[in-house]
Amino acid sequence: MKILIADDHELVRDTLVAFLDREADLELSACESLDAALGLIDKEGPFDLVLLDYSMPGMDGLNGLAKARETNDDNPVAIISGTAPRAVAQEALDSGAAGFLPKTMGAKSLVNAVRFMAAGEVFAPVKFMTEVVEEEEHELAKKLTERELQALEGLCQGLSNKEIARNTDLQEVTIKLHVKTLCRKLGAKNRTQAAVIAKDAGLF
Amino acid sequence: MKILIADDHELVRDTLVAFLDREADLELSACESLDAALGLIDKEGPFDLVLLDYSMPGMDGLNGLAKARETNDDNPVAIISGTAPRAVAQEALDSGAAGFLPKTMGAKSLVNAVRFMAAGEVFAPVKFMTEVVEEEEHELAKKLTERELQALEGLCQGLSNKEIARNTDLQEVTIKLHVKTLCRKLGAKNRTQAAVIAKDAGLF
DNA sequence: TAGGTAACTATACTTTCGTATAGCACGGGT
DNA sequence: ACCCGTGCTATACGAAAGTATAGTTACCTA
Repeated sequence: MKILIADDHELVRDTLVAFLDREADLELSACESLDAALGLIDKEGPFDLVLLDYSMPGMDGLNGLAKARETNDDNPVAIISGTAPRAVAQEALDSGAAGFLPKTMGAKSLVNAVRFMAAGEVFAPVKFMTEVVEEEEHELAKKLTERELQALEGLCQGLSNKEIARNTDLQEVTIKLHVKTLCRKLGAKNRTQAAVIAKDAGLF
Repeated sequence: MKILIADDHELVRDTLVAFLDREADLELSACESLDAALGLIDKEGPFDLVLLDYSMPGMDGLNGLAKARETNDDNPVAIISGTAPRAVAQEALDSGAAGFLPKTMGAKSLVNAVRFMAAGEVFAPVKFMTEVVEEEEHELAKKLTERELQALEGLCQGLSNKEIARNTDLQEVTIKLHVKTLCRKLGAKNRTQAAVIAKDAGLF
């Protein structure tokens, strides 16, 4: 069974290959970027499964997924990531990924997941997907009200108060209020710092 | 030789352990957080080398490094990270880390580095440390002038134009100009979006 | 039922941001 | 010598952000 692993972290890539290589029937290839992956797929024929790191040169979000699927004759292509927000997992599956593997999953599960996906099934770790609700609320979010979260999301997109107001069907002044209280709760002195803090916390 | 690996990404941790375990003289332990690491160090005596993931529950930047060093009787403790900015590497070494291992390094080098550090030497990958100058300039930074980068750094700290002006000994209007051109180059429509884009690109 | 909290709106004001236009200094390139 | 790009400063104005105060609803709890 031919597997291709593409990850720009050589350490992760090497150990991953070494680990999976102990399975007798798995034939492994590896590379460090999307372009290299596309080249390998072209040269060494379609793979039974391709694992793409989400944050890797050339990926450009999930655009790389589509390219890889196309090049690989629509054979299974999965996304693997250690930092991607939970929403990305769902988005990846919706975009036709054969699965989403968080780096927080166990290595034993990995072998099963790989066989599962290579067989054409779609794999998603239930634990990771269901933790969304609670985990997303954790971090900083639990300190904010729903409205303040909506405002914060707007801030992270660089929207003006007026634009956020339109999106939420509220008045601009109300958004100003939410932004103000939200900044106080986050310890930010203005909207820009609030957006950066939210980003650092992994929200949005 | 007793080695402890602490990383919250189970997949990375498992494969790393499996890889190093092939070395006959290495006795490996692993856990998923700083607290767990401190507990293991207490319970199973000092380790010859402790590897701490930089972004792991309880780490709090480099504060976790000091705690681990203290608990481990000042035996070697190294930082391992896939995403930490280059400046962190230097800071870690200055804070008494036995080394800094980027996840972009090869797995073969890892074995050597581990033995090196366990022997009391300080390890830092030259390639990674010297790439700083060029790699930091890559990404988006290469499109910006030095002044614009200074302004962008201020934005990411949530500073006002006036504050950035003070820090750089320039006039506020000049900062406004830089912010404006910087936003245009980044495709941002305001300072907040520019800061978020910079954050997403891994700058600062 | 009273009190507290969150949400929303309103008015009014100051500060900051964003934009435009213009001028000056400096260094590289023709 | 000249032009041109870059960086810096200046003035000015409209837009947006941030602050303050006040009042209304609604829901939850004591």
